[in-house]
Amino acid sequence: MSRKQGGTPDITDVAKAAGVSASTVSRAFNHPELLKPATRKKIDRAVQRLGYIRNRAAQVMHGRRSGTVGLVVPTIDNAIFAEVIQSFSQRLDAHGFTMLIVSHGFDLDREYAMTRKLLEHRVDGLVLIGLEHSEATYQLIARQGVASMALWNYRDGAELPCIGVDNDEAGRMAVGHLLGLGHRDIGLIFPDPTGNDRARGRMVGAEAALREHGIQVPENWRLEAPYSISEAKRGALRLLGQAQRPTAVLCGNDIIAQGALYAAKHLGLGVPEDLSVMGIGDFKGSSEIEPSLSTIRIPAKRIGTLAADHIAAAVTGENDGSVALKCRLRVMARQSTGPVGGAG
Amino acid sequence: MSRKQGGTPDITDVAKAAGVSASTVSRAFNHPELLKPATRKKIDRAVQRLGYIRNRAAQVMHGRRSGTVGLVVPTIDNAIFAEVIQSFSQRLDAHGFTMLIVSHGFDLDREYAMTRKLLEHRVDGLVLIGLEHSEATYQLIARQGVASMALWNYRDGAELPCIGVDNDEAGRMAVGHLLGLGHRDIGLIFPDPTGNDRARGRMVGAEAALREHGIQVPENWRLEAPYSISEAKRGALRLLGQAQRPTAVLCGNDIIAQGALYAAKHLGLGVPEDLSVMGIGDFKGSSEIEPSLSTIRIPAKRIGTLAADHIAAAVTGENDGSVALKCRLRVMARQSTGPVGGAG
DNA sequence: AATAGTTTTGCAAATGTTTTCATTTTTGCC
DNA sequence: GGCAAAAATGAAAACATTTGCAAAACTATT
Repeated sequence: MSRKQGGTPDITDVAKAAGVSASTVSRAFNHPELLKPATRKKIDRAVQRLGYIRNRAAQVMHGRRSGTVGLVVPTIDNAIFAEVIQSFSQRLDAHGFTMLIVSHGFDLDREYAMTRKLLEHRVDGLVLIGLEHSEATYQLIARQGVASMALWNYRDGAELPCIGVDNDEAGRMAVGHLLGLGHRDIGLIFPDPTGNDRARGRMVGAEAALREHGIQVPENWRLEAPYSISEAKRGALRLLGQAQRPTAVLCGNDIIAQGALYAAKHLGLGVPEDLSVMGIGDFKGSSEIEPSLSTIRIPAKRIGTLAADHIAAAVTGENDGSVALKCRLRVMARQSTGPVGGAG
Repeated sequence: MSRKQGGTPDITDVAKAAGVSASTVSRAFNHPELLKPATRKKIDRAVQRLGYIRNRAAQVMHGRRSGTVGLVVPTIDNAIFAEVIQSFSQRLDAHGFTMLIVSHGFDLDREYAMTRKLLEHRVDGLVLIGLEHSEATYQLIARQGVASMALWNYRDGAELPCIGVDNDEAGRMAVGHLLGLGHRDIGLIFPDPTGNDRARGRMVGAEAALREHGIQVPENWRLEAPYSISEAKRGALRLLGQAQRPTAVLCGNDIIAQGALYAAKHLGLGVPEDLSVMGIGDFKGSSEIEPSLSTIRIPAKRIGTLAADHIAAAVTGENDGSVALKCRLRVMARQSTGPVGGAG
């Protein structure tokens, strides 16, 4: 009760209570094997009695790690990143780190601000979604010298270590699946690609594949829709409500595809007889929805787990921080796509 | 280049570069109005040139706030908390705080460990989901004296300040809706209530309402399913596949209801003619799904926003930290429920 | 029982920032 | 141009912890 009364007890309070010095208490936490068992027990009891909780901030000041890894995502709001965030966080925790998460709503300037904020907190590692970031963000990371990496995207010669998939390939695979079923009249529903290299990559890949097969997508079969079931549904209702409609729609991700599926249902269109719907991502629930959604599987859980392993190792110096891992994509042919012209 | 070479520049490096003292640099950040404009500019330039980023840890050591608020959730994995997390985080950010998030997978012991971890990081505020926590967790919070609150649940005389809904009432309202449509044969699909007072409250409320109307739910119309579309669907397939099946099922939340909806579809049951499906929560997408899901609306966005406002004010001392706000629930009667015996 | 070696503990410095108080510089006014 | 008042800046202490080094307390050996 010397200087401190109400405040949280600190290490010297514990020391006093245990009748030892602060150094010894510190050692009890960091190098318990150096202490006499009796002393350790005394300290343990004092810690218990006072409800002492170590102060990470003070540890950080001594060049210790903060034990946090920052994750910068566009949004937490929907299924897109839920799985990867969860698996990343869980595995990170197993490595003894805590996740600091910030979202920027697909705005690269806000992303920069958020990243700065994380650095103020002296995160030990920094993980971003995708490889498209502002020049300022890239400089910030490089300069600060913090262990960092990109998630979700893979690209040859990427500016950051990355673990993810090739979105161009995803777009191509999706188109390939539809072409294989005989579709030639294909609609495209994608989000605004600004600041979203995942979406852009998929769209570029899809368009390239279509072009290579001599397929033109008329302007009124193209739709821009955000990653929102309701808005995608609304847009798809318009697209599919036209006199001339495609036999298949390819969607930027499964959220949009879900909206398209609902729109088709709402219009009384049979899926896949009257319309095939193709997603990209294979989010939670995509295999359970009726009809189950054909899509390109992105192994979110695996990506999250691998990324956590990698960044943890990079922080602790167990690896040099470089990585470029391309996860395999898979066509998940389910019920929402079928041969053109229906089953017959 | 004096002592530091590679490392991140600190405030004295900036001071040296700008030809002023460290105190002045500190003031440039915290009380810029005290500085001569010329000095401020010199410092700004030095900061820019060196890429200096303030060290929160050092500020925390000075009794400053950490600028972080910890959020402890059961899971980030699915739609349940996605909306509340996002709105909370966003509003928190507007107040200048960063969210530290941890998940525990509905395990109250892990919740304790996670909470401790957050306290080591000296979060300024602590927000938990629900009001059921281990004794140890409650003691920890009380003892540490950190601003804290519960989200999602409201209860009279709760142990923590809370902003949320009355789950008992939600269960009652859901039953009321089904009863109002003439249903008497009602199935129940709820998750394991252990460590999950949201689910328990809803179930208790629902059962009470049923009992009050003299309705018995046979054992084979009760099902326990986790918050997972796939598992709920699988379970519902069994429940609805029985020779004798209910005319309506009430689900613990919209995720489960979504699974039930898919199961009905899969079995060729018309919704709502052959079966009414009722959810609780009104998650994203519930109004777009076909048929759109009847449910009890929990205003997730509002709860998240209000909670962020409250905890920010509690931290900054603008309020005394106490609050007990019960958000209104609303029956969202949509297409998945209809009068018993179909439209006729 | 003394000594050499080993184990255990304490002291003090260092970490990066903020803030109080003191000092220096500037400004306004005669 | 000198003086008082005001404005701007600097020096030093404080925050909670860790760690290298030194001192103290044991152990084992003679």
